[in-house]
Amino acid sequence: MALRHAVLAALLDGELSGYQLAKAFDVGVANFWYAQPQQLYAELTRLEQQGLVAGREVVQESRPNKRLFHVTDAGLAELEAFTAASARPAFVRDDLMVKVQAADSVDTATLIGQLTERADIARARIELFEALLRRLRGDRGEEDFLRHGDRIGPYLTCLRGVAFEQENRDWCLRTVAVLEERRHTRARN
Amino acid sequence: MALRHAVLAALLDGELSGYQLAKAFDVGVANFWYAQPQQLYAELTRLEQQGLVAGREVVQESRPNKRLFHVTDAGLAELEAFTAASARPAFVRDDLMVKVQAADSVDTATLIGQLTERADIARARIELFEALLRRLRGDRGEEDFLRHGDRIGPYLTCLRGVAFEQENRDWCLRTVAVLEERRHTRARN
DNA sequence: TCATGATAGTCATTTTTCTGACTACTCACA
DNA sequence: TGTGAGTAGTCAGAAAAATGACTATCATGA
Repeated sequence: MALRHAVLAALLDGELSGYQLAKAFDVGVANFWYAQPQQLYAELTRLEQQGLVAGREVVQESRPNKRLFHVTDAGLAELEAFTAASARPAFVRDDLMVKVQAADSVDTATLIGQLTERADIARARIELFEALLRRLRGDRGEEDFLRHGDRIGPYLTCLRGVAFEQENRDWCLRTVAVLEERRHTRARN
Repeated sequence: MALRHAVLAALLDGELSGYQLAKAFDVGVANFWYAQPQQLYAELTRLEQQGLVAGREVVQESRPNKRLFHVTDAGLAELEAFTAASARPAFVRDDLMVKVQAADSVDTATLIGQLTERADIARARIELFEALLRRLRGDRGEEDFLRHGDRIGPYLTCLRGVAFEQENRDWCLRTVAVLEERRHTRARN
């Protein structure tokens, strides 16, 4: 049960509706989880039943009403317990990795296309995350913010998001370069 | 269906038994997938039924018999189709990220412990992967190997494994440093 | 006025992944 | 002589994640 805790952690930033939460998770909350809207609505329902989050109806004009959720004390306790428990190892699960593993037996042209596309996506996400970082730290410098800010959790995970995407981009480009060189070399023979 | 293709890609390296495959996946095949033995045996059975892999019984003395599997032509075609299809976005799914996201609301001592432990694991994995890289490229230099080697898929994914774990380790250490500094600062107030 | 897109959400089902509990044989070591 | 570790694999079932198909309302522009 992991999405569960990801939702709790995300809700620490303040009240969110299922829809807003879905937006955040769709981008991948600073790359730390990813989920479909339906999963989030379902999870929120479960969390509410168990008293780990509480929702309140907000009546809106000019758009559908919504329910804003916040983490309860029981929810905080749950997060605390989760943090104390041992974490399972991190892993990247990336279709592209599987494809590259098979690169020697498979058409490289499409692979190169996908790697290039992925590099572009990574670039876009880096910018997104960096904008988020700037917003989070406000007018303070990073060091100052990390020392004295009062909500650094999202900042730290976002830092990792940036690092991950940079690595992602660099690896894609490097791999493209290698595959391309080999294509030319083979074409000549 | 993703484990499926990860298994196919892993079997390209040569015939493997379910048990050997499990060994590889337990480490996380160069970090590109991770799975339990039972999952792999199940997946191999399915793949065999569908004719994507074929197994042959190897009678052994002094230890139980085993079945070695290899990818069939149909399996190669399947991998080809998979490569052509669009990949879903990569994501890191890491309990530790969730915990750090909640760092402001949660006991930091245990968190620091876990981050430190994770950094050690990352260090160990880096060494493992680097040894694997050396083994794969033999006595050639990296550039030379990537240009002219005939099985570079695993090498490329392994490169990513190293980069990922380095980033992992650095982020853990950085986060520990930040959290520790804040503990001291707060203790003084 | 009609279509599109954003907001806000639900229901049901399938697919995929993970876990626990087993069987069996051999070797080495105490 | 039996206990643990390594090799090799199976079965059943639970938990988690993903998908497809829906319902509404409002605003905006063509």
